[in-house]
Amino acid sequence: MVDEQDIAELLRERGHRVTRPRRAVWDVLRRAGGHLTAEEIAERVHGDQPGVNLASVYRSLALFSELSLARESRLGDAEASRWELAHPDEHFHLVCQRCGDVDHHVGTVVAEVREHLRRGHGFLTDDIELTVTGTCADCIAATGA
Amino acid sequence: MVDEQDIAELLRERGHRVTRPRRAVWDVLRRAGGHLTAEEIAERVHGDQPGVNLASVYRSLALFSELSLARESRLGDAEASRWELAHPDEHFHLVCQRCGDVDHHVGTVVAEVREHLRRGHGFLTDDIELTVTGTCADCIAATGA
DNA sequence: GTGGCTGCAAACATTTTGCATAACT
DNA sequence: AGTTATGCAAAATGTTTGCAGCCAC
Repeated sequence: MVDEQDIAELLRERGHRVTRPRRAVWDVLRRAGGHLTAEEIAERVHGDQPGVNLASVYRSLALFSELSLARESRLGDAEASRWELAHPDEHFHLVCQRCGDVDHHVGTVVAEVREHLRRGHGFLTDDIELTVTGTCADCIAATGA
Repeated sequence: MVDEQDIAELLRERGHRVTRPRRAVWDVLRRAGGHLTAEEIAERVHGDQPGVNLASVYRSLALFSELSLARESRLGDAEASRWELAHPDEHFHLVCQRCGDVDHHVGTVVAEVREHLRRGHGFLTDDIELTVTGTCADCIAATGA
């Protein structure tokens, strides 16, 4: 994970300005650890910085995404996109339909798919989006089945 | 794949009426083999049935989805959802960024993930959405890299 | 000082909904 | 005949954009 104070540097390095909205959005993403909609991010940003507009949140997220600092995903049947900081290791999302919990699952699966496609099919993978919907162990235990 | 004349039966069996929009949407999905947006479906439906409204296309798709006859997916970065008939075997989508082609990849990967999650984590998978973006073999050959 | 970035409001694209009418069963 | 589904138009939702002014450099 990219460290806190790096954001200013990361932006400047690539010729982008370090602004209030960008810093605030970055902060929220770091604190939350992921899976927020743009609207949720805006809400939290407003705790510190009430003046920041939703459009700027979207623009910050788009920039972070372009710089590979954040990642957008469409979890399950959800209406809005959700955002998280770019994770160095490949992972996928486990969405529990019962409790709504979204888990990060880190493992070899994603890497295996990538390898399989390259070797077996000559397909050069750029990005893998894997979202699994179902019922988590806790909820199965709770409802007894 | 579900057979053509079945749609009337499938609907009636479950207490739904067999209507012009539903038949037309079903027909388009069958003929296309998948990956159409609601708008594209509406366009093609209009070839045969100009009177069918876009809202009815959406309502038909929602019904088919509920009956597990069709599946919605958000491919890659795309704006609109795309639809295809429910496929009996588990597959995932390979989207080429270069030529835009969307390939169905049938294999054991999806089943393996399901098994892995059940055994290793007690997670009962309901649905797996796997979308891989990258460059296909043809495009690599064409551009020489 | 200058150009990139912001806030605001308005536009956009996709999908959903209320309601009177049409049409399946 | 009864009631489900439709067409139409309008609303809702999520996201993007044009533009005048502001602020990081």
